[in-house]
Amino acid sequence: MKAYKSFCPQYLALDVIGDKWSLLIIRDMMLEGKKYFREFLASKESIATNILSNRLKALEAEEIIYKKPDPDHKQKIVYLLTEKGIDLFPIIMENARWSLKYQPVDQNDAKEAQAILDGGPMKIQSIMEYLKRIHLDN
Amino acid sequence: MKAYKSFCPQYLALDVIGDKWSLLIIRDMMLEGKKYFREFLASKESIATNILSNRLKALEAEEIIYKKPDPDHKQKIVYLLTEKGIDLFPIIMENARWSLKYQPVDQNDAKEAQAILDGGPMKIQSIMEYLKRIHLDN
DNA sequence: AAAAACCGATTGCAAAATACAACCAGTTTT
DNA sequence: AAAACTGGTTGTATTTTGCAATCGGTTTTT
Repeated sequence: MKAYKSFCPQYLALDVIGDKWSLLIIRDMMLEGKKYFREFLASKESIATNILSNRLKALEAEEIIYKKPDPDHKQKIVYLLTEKGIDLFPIIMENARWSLKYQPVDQNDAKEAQAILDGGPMKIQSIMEYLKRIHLDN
Repeated sequence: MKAYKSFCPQYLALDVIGDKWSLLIIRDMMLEGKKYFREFLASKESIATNILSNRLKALEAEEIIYKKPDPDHKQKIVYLLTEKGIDLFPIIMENARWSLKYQPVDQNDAKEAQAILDGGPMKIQSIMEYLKRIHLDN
């Protein structure tokens, strides 16, 4: 059992995603289709192997992601999102909306994000349903 | 000038709010009307004075908040939100929505958050306009 | 079959962020 | 005049993050 400092919604969310790396890994899973350790390692922000390893373990412990062996490659491990993880997508998009308004976002990234936001809530929902089809094993 | 690792929307948002404390301070400003150092200090999660001091400085440097002397008390300092800060409210509400679904949120906090979420985007917008009237000096 | 490259990591060490407790000078209240 | 309150700072300990090298096992290339 975990010793929470409070049971406020904000605190309980930050307890899981309140760090510099977790949402970037989830971003790569959602928006770039990454699923292997080495793919995450090659992110724009160049995460270190030990930190990536730690974050993946923490996200797995929180049931944001889960892993399974790659059927085609005995050594590879496939990292996939749970429903709890996929439901972080609206947070990611609100982060993006805020950054587009106030931060020096790269123009290509901005166009991609703006395209989703222009689609409104329905666009976000359809992306989440797409992610569920790919990540959840039914 | 700041040395960013990337110019991705997620990274640029996490650069500002990707820590355990910043959003909790902003939550207290938005939802509990706190504006003094000692009020933030008395948060549910009991932040330390030096960390609070650091976070307030960082948030001020990012122009999320600003401060001004209290007109009625020479020693007091009033901390207020900028528009950039008030625009973080949708992120806070998406965090809350996610926590309500997946985390062991306190029942009273849950009711308060749920009431806002049930009001839909218009409710969120009206709270933001209320915050603008209180925090922005026009 | 041997060598090289690739797989998800772990280990050791340095640096930075966070946490705790004590304290401080100036201001206001008692 | 004393006590309590204001927004902090300082020192120290612990935890988290960052960097570089390395590892045993697997797959691919030669």
